[in-house]
Amino acid sequence: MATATSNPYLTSSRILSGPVLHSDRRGGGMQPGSTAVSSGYRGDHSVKMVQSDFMQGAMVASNGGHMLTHAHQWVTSLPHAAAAAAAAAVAAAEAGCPWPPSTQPQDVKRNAVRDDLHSGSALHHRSPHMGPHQTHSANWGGTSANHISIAEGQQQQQSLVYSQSGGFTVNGMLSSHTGQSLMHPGLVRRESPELDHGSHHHHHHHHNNHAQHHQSHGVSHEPHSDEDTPTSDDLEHFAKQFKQRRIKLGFTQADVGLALGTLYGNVFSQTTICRFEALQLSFKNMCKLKPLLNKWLEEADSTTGSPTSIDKIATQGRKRKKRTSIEVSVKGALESHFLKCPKPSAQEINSLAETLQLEKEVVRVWFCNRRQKEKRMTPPGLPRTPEDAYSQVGSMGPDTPSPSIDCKRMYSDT
DNA sequence: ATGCATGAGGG
DNA sequence: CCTCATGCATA
Repeated sequence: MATATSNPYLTSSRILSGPVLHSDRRGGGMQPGSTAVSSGYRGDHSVKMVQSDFMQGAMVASNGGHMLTHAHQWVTSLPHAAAAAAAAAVAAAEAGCPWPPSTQPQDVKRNAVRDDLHSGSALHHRSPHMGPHQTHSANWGGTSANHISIAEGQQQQQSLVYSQSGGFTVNGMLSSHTGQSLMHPGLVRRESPELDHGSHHHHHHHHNNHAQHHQSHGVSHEPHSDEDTPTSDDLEHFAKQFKQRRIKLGFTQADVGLALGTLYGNVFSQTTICRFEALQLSFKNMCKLKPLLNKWLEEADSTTGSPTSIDKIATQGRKRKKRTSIEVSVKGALESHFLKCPKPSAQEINSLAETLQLEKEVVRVWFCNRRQKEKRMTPPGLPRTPEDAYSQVGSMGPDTPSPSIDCKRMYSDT
């Protein structure tokens, strides 16, 4: 049916984004110099699988309730940010607990084995197909295999399709593997990898994380660094190395995402690569991507030349809702509520929406995203640099603030 | 680098 | 509706 014209949202706006003024590369990747907050290693994170502790109590929603009469800003919303004046409250509310899958049922099976993520439904065939042997540049996974018992009794495992198509190079061009020293003229390398090559392994140790004490059995200590479920430390290390190499090779995150597409058939956006490097994905997700990125790394550094054919897939004509810009004060309010109740009922969401003058959907999504954030590996707001880690005031301790007391219905409003 | 959004999959 | 994986658009 010709529902083509029935766009859920603004129809006469920009179906295909005409004025693309951001088509240059800069947007795609990270700027070679502004990567300050990049390394998101959790400097101290003495996380101890908090999950039901609570620590809030000082946060007050002291936001002025300026309710502007926003008409629905479905598509017409302008990020008018300025009215907010106060909104101070939830500044450090981001403490978030790292990952031990909180809210998990008491699955105290930790340690027995590398409890995988089988949530019940079988369908995930692990070990995609990394080559019989890959050059793991470092030997990780030796120390502690204490990775959280991510035995989520939850659900789904999303699609795990890797379409292997060996034969491509990083750029996706089918090279005969004979003379790969060809430089693509159109290739745009914004960086010259003229830095020290190769020898820069300064793998410093990494402290453990997750309490999840794992009492070993004594001998089985599989350091498997290429298969099986990696440990969180593995991932952390890998991500770090990955980023370094990537930068040295002069690739942007976007490039990598694209390359993965040509390599495996799965394209990824700059966002995903970025999040991977910053360990801002769920543990499971990290595990899934690691093999892919690892493979890319191999390809990348083996391919001395490095033409990047930019194959850009045209964005389909899916209309997306304009991103709602939530004012700071409002965000603060949401944060506060989140601390009280991470999972508000539909009713509560409604109330909140009204109070905050937001679409109910927006509020709902906000909570969903907030919850997701809570589950990431690297909790947001970590000291980007080790130095700062000790410059913090005594606000942070060996404990992590953990939201989730017990939420119950509150005011019922229709 | 991130905030808000979309969608698949499962209840 | 939720969780999860992902990404467009932004700050």
